[in-house]
Amino acid sequence: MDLADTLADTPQFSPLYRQIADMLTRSLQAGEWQPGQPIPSEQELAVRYKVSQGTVRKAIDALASSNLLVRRQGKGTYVASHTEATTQFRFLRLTPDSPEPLSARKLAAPATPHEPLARRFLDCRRQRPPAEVAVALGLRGGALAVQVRRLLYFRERPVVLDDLWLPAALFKGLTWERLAAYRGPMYGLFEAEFGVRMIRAEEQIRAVAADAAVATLLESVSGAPLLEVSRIAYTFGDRAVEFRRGLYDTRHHHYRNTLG
Amino acid sequence: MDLADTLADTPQFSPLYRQIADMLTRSLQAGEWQPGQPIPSEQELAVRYKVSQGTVRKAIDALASSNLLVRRQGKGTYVASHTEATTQFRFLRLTPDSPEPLSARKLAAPATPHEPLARRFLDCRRQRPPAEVAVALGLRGGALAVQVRRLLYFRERPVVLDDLWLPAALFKGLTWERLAAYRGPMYGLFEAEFGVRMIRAEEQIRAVAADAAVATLLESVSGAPLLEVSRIAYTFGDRAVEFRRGLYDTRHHHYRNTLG
DNA sequence: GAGTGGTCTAGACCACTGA
DNA sequence: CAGTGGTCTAGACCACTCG
Repeated sequence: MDLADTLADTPQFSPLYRQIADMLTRSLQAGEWQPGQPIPSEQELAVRYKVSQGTVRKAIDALASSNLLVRRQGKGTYVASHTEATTQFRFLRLTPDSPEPLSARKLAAPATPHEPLARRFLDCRRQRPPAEVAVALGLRGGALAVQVRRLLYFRERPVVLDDLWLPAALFKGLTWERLAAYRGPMYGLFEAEFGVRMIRAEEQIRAVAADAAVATLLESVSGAPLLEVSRIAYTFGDRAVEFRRGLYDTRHHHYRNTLG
Repeated sequence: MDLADTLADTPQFSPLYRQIADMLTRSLQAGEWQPGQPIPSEQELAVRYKVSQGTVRKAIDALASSNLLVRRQGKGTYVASHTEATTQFRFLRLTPDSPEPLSARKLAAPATPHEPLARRFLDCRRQRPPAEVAVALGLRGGALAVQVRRLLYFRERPVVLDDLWLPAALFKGLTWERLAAYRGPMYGLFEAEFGVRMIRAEEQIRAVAADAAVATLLESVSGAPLLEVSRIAYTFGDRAVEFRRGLYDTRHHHYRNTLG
């Protein structure tokens, strides 16, 4: 084994379609095509990049399966957007319990698992983040963060208490008023007004006991078991841009997950 | 709109590669190729089904992405198996907390998230299942189920208490002794000795308080918050073959999930 | 009917594995 | 080296959408 081998244990072979996919990703990141808008047709892109349509196709397949693009047969390929109904609950896995037992609802309409949730914003302020948050977001020195706290309601009852932190540098002008005024999911606001697109997220889930303050906000009792969901959300280039800690009241809701 | 339209709101167009994928699935279900063994090469299958290699390829792609097959470049395509190290933790999402904060472990070795877990089986008995379980498993009349209870240990401490139910008709001869004697994951045993392959599962997660009996088993205290993970696991044809309720002690572990 | 994505083919060549 | 999966091409045709 020589030096070259040692340096190159990451294989540097990259197929054409991967390179095309990377170029498309850069165009998306640069905003060449906007969320909700169509990108050029496969044929056009094949000409632009001087490859066959099949290769462009495979590149688009890759981006579509990471939810960056959405294909619509007969119409075109569109830039994915958090403001669309279909993408609504991609990042919120809490679902109301069905009156029926665990299975048996196979034939029920799985289309809209929720009715729209009401929200109430408690705080929105800039401050120095705790060390854990600074590390998670890669904030150095005294870089500020925006802290947002909010409640989510289902049928007039509080179910989720979220406490989230964003790099202040990326969210200049984010205020309580703008949060409260926006209709639709928060990630839609981030995408539309700050150009920050959440691509994927990692969650860690545990059970904790409600303290007095939390119990009051969730209309529960001190010591009640809650789901604690810690999330780091990433944008292009695996850059962490949100740290979030959610407390879920699971007396009438559950977190759903599919193991493939 | 005529009658044909009314009956056929499910589009009945099925591309060739889908039909091939379905035939391959039936062969897998019938045991024509065994877990861990290679299936015929793409070229052979193309000849057998009288289609091009590209079409076989697309069919295999579909099955590989649902974890039924595993591709190995230069070697062949293999039937996925629960007895292999790579598939080990596909269905167990509980991970020990890392000493570092939530992120920052990006560069750490993500290969083996766990050391092997010790197990202790508490029960294995046949009996009439509770209504909820019977519904979930589609058991009719007085059909029996096998109930298994077990503890999972990490570093000598109990962390998971599982209570699971299986259709007795599919697991004839499953005994405490066989469970205790088997090395490796339980789904490996089910696959190897009963021909039951778990393909996918749905989980519902909530936070609950430990009762006295559970607290004793998990070496915790009554009222301590625990993660309750309810699972229904499915085999070929979306047939439910396992109902499981797990209680996880998350004082030093967490359930991890990726949102894509 | 024109334009889009979706399928299928046939053939060439590349990257990887193991004897 | 032969055999496998992985990539790429060029071209034909199909299914879907919309004006």
